Amino acid sequence: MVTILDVAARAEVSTATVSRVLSTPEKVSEATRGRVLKAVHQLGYSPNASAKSLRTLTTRKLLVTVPDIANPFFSLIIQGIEEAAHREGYAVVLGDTHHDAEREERYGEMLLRREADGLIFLGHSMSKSLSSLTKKGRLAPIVNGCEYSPSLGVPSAHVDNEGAAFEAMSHLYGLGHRHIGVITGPLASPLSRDRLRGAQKCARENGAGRQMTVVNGDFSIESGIAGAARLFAQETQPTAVFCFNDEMAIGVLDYANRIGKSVPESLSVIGFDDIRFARYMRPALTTISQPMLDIGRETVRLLLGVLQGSVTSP
Amino acid sequence: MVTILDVAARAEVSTATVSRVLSTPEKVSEATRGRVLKAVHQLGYSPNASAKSLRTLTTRKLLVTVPDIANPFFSLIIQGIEEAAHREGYAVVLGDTHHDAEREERYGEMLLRREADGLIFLGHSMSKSLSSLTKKGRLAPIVNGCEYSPSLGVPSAHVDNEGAAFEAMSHLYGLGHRHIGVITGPLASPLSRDRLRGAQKCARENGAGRQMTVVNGDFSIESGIAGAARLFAQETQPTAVFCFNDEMAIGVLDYANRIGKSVPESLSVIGFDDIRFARYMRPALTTISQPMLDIGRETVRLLLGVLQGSVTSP
DNA sequence: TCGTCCGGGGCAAACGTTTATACTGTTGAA
DNA sequence: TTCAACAGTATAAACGTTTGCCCCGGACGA
Repeated sequence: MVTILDVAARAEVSTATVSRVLSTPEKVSEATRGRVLKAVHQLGYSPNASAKSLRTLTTRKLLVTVPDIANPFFSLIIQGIEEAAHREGYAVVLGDTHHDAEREERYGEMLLRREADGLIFLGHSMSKSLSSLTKKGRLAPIVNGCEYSPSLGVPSAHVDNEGAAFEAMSHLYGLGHRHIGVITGPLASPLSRDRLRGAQKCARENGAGRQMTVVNGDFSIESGIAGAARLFAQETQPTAVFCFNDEMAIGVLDYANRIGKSVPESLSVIGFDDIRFARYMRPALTTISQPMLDIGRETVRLLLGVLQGSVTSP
Repeated sequence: MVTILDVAARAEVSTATVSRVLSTPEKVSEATRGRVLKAVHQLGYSPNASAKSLRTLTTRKLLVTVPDIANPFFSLIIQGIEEAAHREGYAVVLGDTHHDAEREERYGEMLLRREADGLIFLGHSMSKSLSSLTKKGRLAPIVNGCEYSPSLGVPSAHVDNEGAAFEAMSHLYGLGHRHIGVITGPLASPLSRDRLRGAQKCARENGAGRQMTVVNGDFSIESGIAGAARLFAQETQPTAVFCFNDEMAIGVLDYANRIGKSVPESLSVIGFDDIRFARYMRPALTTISQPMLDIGRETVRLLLGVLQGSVTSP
């Protein structure tokens, strides 16, 4: 391996000068700079990242954990994160937690070992081992995306879930519906609870609190199908269904199709997220759009803000 | 920051012993081991990754570059990669190249700087700066996924694209079709060329080489729509369309629906990949299934094989 | 009694950078 | 002529690990 020493020897300068040429070129005279650069190219030198990290205590890497990489909602957020991080000269280390506490732990430890400068976690649960970091007075280099749990004490980028759910329901009441079914996500997440609160509030304001039926889902297509089955098994069937994400809505469309219910004639369905495939369903899915790329970019902005001290409160 | 020195001091041993307790515990007596472990927990010590990397010349990270993270095909492969890597104790650094040479370059340099132990690239183009590595006698720690360019000299995990395309076309001819439209991916990629070769071969063997029409796509839904528009603008319209991926097939379904062509009655459509949403389209999409997770896992297996010397030829 | 072997553990040298500090020679002002 | 200021560069000390080598003391066989 060719090191800074080899370059220094060939250019007949000290390693300090080589280092300066590479990081603060303006502090080196033109002539020397030329010689060093020439040596760098001739030898094909590239600085060793670990040595640099060790010296500077910085890695230029951001750790991102997500419950499910293959979910099109998350993958767009990741894309936004990657884009923003790359623009700022950071690389992204990606971890899939599968909602598994042990995996969260393993990835959390990476931060402790300083394998990354900060952590962005998507979803609502965070590695326990990091609580030691967040307890300190200053903000830890950790931010949350999509959800918001005030108790964690970390900044977060997310939409107004309660307001959005309120709007979705308003839309349905506006169409004249009275009996509305709601398929939620796991209620362990604040996100689902916020949306449920918004939906309930809207139902009450429309005087239809009793006619709203809530069933639980887990954001998968299959749970959308199962939810639809339960909703339509009731004595008074809902004429509209609000799903907390698009995949469950796709499941509802699928089930409706199978039992011969036509959408939108005899059933309205509204989803959440606006994933790319939503508009190519037949019928095209009505949905609440979330700016996934922007959420991703914003988490990066927040995290870098924490790192350089310009963001100081959750 | 608490270092190995602090632990050594507290446990009243040398740093060498602490290091051994953490990496080769069996070489340390039970009593000493206990004392060290106790000190580790009391101080909340976790070893600094950069220092370790510097010393061992190893990072336990795998760099993965992909043309489009948000593409459900790639995101499943990434999930397979992450799963396999995590199981082997490696973390994944993810880069989105957007098919952009400069980004490929930037990520390629990470390997040169030793920010990762190896590279998995999905797609067909590889950073130029890495050619210096692949030219050497031994195999570079680089593997390819999904495609295969013999000229690159790197191992690759991919399906038999030519054979699969042949099968897809066979299926259509079996249904009685004679005029078949084909929407390809960018012909710059060997993958597209392989599939095209398979399709052409099948057409010839069925004596329908002249009735097969080929138009170019870029794997996006929009290019599927555009391709369909061109195919159906011809004097003799195809009665079946074979798309080189599912998203373009979804575009064809969309276009057919808009011009009032019913599928599958008056048009057959077949896609490629079997992404999760394919089966929820109406009508459900017929498609060639690819084992995305397995392709991802296999790239990891190959790469680790190269790293430990058990894989020695592309 | 002596020599040999071995388990357990310490010493210290790397690994490849960055950067505070010190040094040198030149320039310009007094 | 003297000296301060400054630009440009070198010296060397970190950064936190791992690991080859050596040393010590006890066990064991001859």
